[in-house]
Amino acid sequence: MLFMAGSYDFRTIEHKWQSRWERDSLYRAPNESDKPKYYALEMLPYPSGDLHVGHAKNYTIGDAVARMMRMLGYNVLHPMGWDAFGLPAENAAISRGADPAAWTTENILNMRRQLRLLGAGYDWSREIATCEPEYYRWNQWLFLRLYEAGLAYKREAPVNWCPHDQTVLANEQVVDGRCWRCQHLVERRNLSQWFLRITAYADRLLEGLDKLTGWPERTRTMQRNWIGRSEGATFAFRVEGVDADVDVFTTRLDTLYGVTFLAIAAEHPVLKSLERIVSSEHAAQIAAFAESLQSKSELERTSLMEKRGIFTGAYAIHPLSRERVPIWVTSYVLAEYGTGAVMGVPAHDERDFEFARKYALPVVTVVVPSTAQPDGALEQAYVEDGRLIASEEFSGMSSERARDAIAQRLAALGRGKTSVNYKLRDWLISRQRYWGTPIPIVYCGACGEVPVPDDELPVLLPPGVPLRGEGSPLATVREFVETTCPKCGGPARRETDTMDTFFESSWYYLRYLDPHNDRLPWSTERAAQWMNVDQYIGGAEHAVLHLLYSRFFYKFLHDRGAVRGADEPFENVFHQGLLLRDGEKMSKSRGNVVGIDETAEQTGVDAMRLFLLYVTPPEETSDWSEEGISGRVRLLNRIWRACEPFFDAPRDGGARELPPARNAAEKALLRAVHVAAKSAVDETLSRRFHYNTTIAKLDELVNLITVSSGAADSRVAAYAVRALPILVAPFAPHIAEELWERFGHTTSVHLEPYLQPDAGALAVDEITLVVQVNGKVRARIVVAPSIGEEQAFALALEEANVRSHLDGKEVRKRIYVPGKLLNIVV
RNA sequence: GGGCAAGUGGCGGAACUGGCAGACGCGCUGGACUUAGAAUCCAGUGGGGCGACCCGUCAGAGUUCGAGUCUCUGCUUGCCCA
Repeated sequence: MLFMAGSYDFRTIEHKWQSRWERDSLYRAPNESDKPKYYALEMLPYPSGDLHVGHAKNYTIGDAVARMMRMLGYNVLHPMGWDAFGLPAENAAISRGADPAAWTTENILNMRRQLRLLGAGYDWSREIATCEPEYYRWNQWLFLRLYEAGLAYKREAPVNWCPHDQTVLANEQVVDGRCWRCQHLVERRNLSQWFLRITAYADRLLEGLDKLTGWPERTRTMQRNWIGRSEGATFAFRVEGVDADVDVFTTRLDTLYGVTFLAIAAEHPVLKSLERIVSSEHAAQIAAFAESLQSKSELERTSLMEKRGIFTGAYAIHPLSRERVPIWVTSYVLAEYGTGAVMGVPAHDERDFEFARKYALPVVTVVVPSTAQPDGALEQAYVEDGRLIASEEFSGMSSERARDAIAQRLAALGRGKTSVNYKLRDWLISRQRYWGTPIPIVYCGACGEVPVPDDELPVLLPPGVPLRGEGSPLATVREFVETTCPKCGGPARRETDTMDTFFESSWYYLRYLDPHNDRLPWSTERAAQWMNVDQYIGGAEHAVLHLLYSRFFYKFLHDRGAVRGADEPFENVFHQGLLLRDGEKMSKSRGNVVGIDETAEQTGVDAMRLFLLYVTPPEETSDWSEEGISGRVRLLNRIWRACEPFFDAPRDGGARELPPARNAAEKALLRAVHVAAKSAVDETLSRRFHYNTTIAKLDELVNLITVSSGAADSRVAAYAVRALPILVAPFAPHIAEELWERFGHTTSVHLEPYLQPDAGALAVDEITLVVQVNGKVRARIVVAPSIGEEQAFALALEEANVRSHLDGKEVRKRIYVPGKLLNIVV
């Protein structure tokens, strides 16, 4: 094969080293080591079939960090696996008749090949795939531990139900209120579902966030908002004419006397009791109203659609004023939030105000600004705190005091108490799908709900199940459903729901530590050795879901003693930015996907890796660019050519020793080597990972080497060239390894210590001081770094241009910033 | 509607702590080499002015000897929530 003049054979080299690293298991992380441990982790991918350069950005960042830390003397664990259960496999089965297991295995094979093609240094001996019985067995095992602890439970809950396909749909599968597959209107239906009681950990999940200083602030904020803790009070309205209470939660107890209606959800249980007292006309209207809301998603009800409601014909009794308050069923109060009922205070709540206007309900102002006098009718709700009026003996109090006083009064009456409410709801893990972990529960006519004993795990997913996209697939498999009760031996049926795939991914990082353990999901010893994850890298789209679920699992495991130390799994989290092409996300439907295979073939993966790290800081969105990558190809070729003269030369035993600089040019070259090394080390240890600046320093270094290439006898030039493989090793691992070998080394460059930045080499003999007059640069003087203030001003005043700008004016002030500038104010 | 982040040459970006704005790369221009192209190397490249100089980091104000960086107001874009 012919190569263009001045370029190196990246195809052969990259292939050669990928094979050799694998043969030598170069990146295997020993459990026992004298070095400090470092756990580097990227979010495990779903095996969708093909990697593109967008995926590569994530893995390149993680790989650069892992390689840097290895060269900085850490025992680095850098594992990889597959989030292999999930919907796409099932869709392939439905649309093309593919077997989900075979389809997934095939994709894993291809993507594992492509990850190797990236040159990423993973410890493949620890690889996991969540769809394998060896893995999901422990999923079931963990479910049973949660079940024992009362944290997994089954209850009725409204879900998205497609009446045509006879199945539950995930929220993401509901498009504009319709089933994404058959376009039938989706209904909300109450079904019995499995939940995990994450709300039991709400406060700890919230408090833990304060300690996570290695997480992006906006991710922590998002989790705080998601948990949505609010302090207030829960109290009861008695329903007139029935022996029933309606509980209400509010953070604004100070507005209690402003209540003009009681708003309840269309699914509120009290409606059943009301049927007995309201007219049949009202009852029919309520039923029709509830039905009209059935297909509406939460988003539509609370935000998109106009607020609607209907008077039930029933009244509640205000707990303090004893006034009659009409009960309305509304679209904007949701059964699943809080108590499913809110007190309607139009004067002091925007939503209630809007609703009251529409239905001509009275607006009673009970809080006024403490600084201003009340004036006429409100144009909009006054939602701030203030001073109470028209509130019996609470009038005149501040909002803050009134909240306490009213809470005490309600408590004394036995009608309420202070309470805390969360936006966070329990995690629905039931899926009526095939390609997931079977929930290990059996239903027995005599014993009821019975957990499958540990020694009967795993409950295997039966093969060859016909998938038509309708109903619950496992429910159609008689051999699966029909079983015997573990307790009494009588006939029983198995649970046919499978688990949400977020269940598997909530603890996978622990299985890497002990992937072949067949007695436990991991041993406490291994967890103690490796946890927690020092650096976790993945997309911001998981800021709440995956990262919150994992924290929940980890706290539970910590409580059980299964993990020790910190009760947070991820010490540091980094979100990489998107990679776009022509400003758009890469996708098959847009036809703008840049594949790994074609990139490896056309430019090489070292160039691709350098480009991905160089084009923007890693957390920013970046754009794929053919021109951009050709710039990195040029850099690699220039590195190669700089090194070529040293191939097969006698090995310089002292290559690591800092040679003395004979002149300014050599001093500059030496400095450039160490500036690049310092940048790489600093960007890693600061966890800023702005390797774009590090690679720019490498550009500068190579520029200097190119300029000085004539000086063949220079020890400094030889030193600089021999440093190149080490400097670029974390970013362009293949060319680094090849150059290292050609320099006569027989061990891997990736096991070498990184170049230690040397203070002497970084120091400068002279600096340029900027001389300003009135803040404008008028001269630059080259001086020794140690120059004193008086001496600096003396030299500055000798500059003709400085003098001309002073020109007889009076010097009012002199500012001296050592090493930077001096400023003369006249 | 609310919250957060960000706006720097033709383009991606650098300037991390208030101290030379535009490092480095892409693109472009000129030159060397070459039959020619590609590749490579060298030089130039924010705007204006012959020039000393002047202007310049979304817009406007402020703090400061000094602001891309800090404060306030507004605009635009992105993300998250509603």
